Amino acid sequence: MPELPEVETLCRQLHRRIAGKIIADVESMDPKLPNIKIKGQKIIAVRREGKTVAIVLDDGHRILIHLRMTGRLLWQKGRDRPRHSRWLMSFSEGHVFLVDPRRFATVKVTGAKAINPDNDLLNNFDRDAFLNGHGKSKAAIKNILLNQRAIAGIGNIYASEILHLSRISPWRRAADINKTEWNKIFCSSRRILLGAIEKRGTSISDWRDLYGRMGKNQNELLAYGREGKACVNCGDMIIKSRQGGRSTFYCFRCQK
DNA sequence: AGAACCGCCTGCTTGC
DNA sequence: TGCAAGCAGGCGGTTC
Repeated sequence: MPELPEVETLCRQLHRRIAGKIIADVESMDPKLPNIKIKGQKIIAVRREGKTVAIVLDDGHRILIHLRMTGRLLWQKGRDRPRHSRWLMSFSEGHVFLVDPRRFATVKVTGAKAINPDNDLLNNFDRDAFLNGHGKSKAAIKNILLNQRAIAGIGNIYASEILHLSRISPWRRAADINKTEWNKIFCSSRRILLGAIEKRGTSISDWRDLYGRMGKNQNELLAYGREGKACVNCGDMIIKSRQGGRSTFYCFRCQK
């Protein structure tokens, strides 16, 4: 699933590809997605906002694309529609297809006012505000990491990886985590996310970059998807269990 | 406040 | 082989 590193990868590729270009056409192939009447607008920039792709136009509007579970953006020179194409933005040089088998992805246009969230770990993260808001919460740390209003960009795969690297149990209450451990979580988060960006994301099933290539971070995972395999820290077995309706992977022995 | 569940969706895997 | 059930889960919503 596209989380922060995957969306960051896409935004960087998309920015290089379409910034400064003029939109020739926009088309929706799915009644769930809006038919946007935007033509002749110039793309100023493509930026990531949490897990959202924000395409900034020269009139100040932004097109916000959220890929949810199985959404992908694909650049093609030709207009032949890939299977499961749901939405399309065309340029004289080629086309950006939104491909999404499960149709969870969303597209919307918002006004000029850009949101500048202070909860994105890689952009202006306000650690004090985060700890004031969530540091005393009784919720499990994994659920806090997955809460996009608390901290933007982390999804199920990287939450497991971050807690494994931090050696903190996903079941620990936020309120029971001390300052040293919070530091460990913040450091691990940056390390995991930046490392995954370098590898152009984690291609476990659906994820592909703008050019249809797999990422390489699936080879780096130490917790997610490794149930029954040995923990690289202590040799004990990685456990898979259910937390908040999703699977959680962790080491019972070394994640405290 | 927080946990648990649902609906949105479709493709893939599993079990009989 | 075939078909149905189960599973995957981000996010917004409701309920307990």
